[in-house]
Amino acid sequence: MPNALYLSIVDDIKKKIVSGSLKPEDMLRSESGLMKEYKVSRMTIRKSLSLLSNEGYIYSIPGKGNYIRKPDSDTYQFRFNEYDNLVPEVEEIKLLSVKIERPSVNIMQQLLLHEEDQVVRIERLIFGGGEAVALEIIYTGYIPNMPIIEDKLSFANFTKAIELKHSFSLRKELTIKFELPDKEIRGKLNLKEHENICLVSRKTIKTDTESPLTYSIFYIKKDSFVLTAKTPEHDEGKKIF
Amino acid sequence: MPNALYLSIVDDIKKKIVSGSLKPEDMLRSESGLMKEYKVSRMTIRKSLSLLSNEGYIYSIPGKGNYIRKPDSDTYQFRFNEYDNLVPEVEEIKLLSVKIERPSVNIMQQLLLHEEDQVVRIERLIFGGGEAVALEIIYTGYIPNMPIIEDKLSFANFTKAIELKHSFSLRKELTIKFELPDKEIRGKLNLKEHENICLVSRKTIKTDTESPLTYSIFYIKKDSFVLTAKTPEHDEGKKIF
DNA sequence: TAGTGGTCTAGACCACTAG
DNA sequence: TAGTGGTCTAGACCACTAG
Repeated sequence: MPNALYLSIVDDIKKKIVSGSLKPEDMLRSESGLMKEYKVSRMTIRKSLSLLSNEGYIYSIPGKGNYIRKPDSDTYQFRFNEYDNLVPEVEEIKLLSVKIERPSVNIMQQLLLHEEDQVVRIERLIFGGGEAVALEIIYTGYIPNMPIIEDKLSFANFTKAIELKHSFSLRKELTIKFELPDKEIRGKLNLKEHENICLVSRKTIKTDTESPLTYSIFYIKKDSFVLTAKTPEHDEGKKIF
Repeated sequence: MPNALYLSIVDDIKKKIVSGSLKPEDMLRSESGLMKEYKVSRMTIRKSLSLLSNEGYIYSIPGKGNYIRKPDSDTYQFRFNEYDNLVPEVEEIKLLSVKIERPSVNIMQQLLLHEEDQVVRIERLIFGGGEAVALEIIYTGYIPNMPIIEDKLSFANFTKAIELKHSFSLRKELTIKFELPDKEIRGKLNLKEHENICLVSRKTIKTDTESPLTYSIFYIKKDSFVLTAKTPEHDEGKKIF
């Protein structure tokens, strides 16, 4: 089907892997062997092998050969942000407060701050289906004499604005738990006495210095939270970003 | 630092992207331009660009040029299986029952079965920290006169055994929700009356035929469930599998 | 020592884009 | 029509592996 030589070679080798005639840890024929088999130049073979390697099918050991890789089938992917994951759909985000305050012990640890540091604390209520479904609290280090906060708040998505500046040197970490919220949270989301809540915390970290930029906590009503994840298709390996 | 020419070119272009002197949607110099700039052959430039493309930094439009890609910073990765995600650590898995039965409506839909079909239903209790922390129910289509069930059950991980045969043509989907369990589940996990539970359902699907192979439901005590996910490092793009 | 994969060159022809 | 990226060749030298 594909008209590029290297693609038809990739297809042929994939078929052998999927059908099981090549198994994990098996060695492929050598590159010169494959050159003879497919009657193409070395660079064409190497282009095919490079693609198979990128898609996770093979790996190579210099001086020895190319080997079939055992797929890691327990790694899942999903998307998460303020807007796309809640049920029902987000209709409105209401800014409750913006404060500059001393960080709590937890926030100090998360953002690697000292006692004398200050943080910006932004609280927003997220509405969907006519009621409040989530409370979002964003913390970020406060740098005195740099009053950019007001500008940033005009963005619909606050953290996105901060991220834009560092988009290529940023990592985000997410944890998802279920907890019993405290009284204050319960009041803001109209929860019943013993109603559990889904707690998603997110940290953005500058990868070059490993320093945390923002720390956000989402308190999401349990019925509004569904997460769907899937293992990436092999062909999608490179399309993650 | 790297002694390969193409790697030093990759590093140089990455620096320009991370520092911001090349922004998303900007066009790179043409390949012939880069050949002159770095004084290397076209294949070396193309090797560099291929790496940058695999790591998600650039994309190309044939006939036009190579462009900086805007990173998708909302895609997270995590690992999930029976053993690695529970808190405290899994100590024992106890087989409760193996039955062959008519599928419920839900299971029929999930496994794309008909009313006259039968399913194998395996129930296991997962222990950690001295108590039952999760209940796992696995469903898979029953093929009469193919009594491989007993063999499979000798594996510690039942679904892994089924997956092995299809490892290169398999996709898995996971959904995570919080729910109030029914009386039966509550009894098996010693839950209180109104105690919510984390419900993780997993489906394995053959990608070539898009047919479901297994459907599993994990009822996990809420305190035993923590999920940690992170955005992949750009350099890890190809190491997912 | 023979064979392996890794890097790199200098060339060629192609389809496509855009003025 | 000139320029772009995509494919492919035939060669070269290298470090490494394993008998």
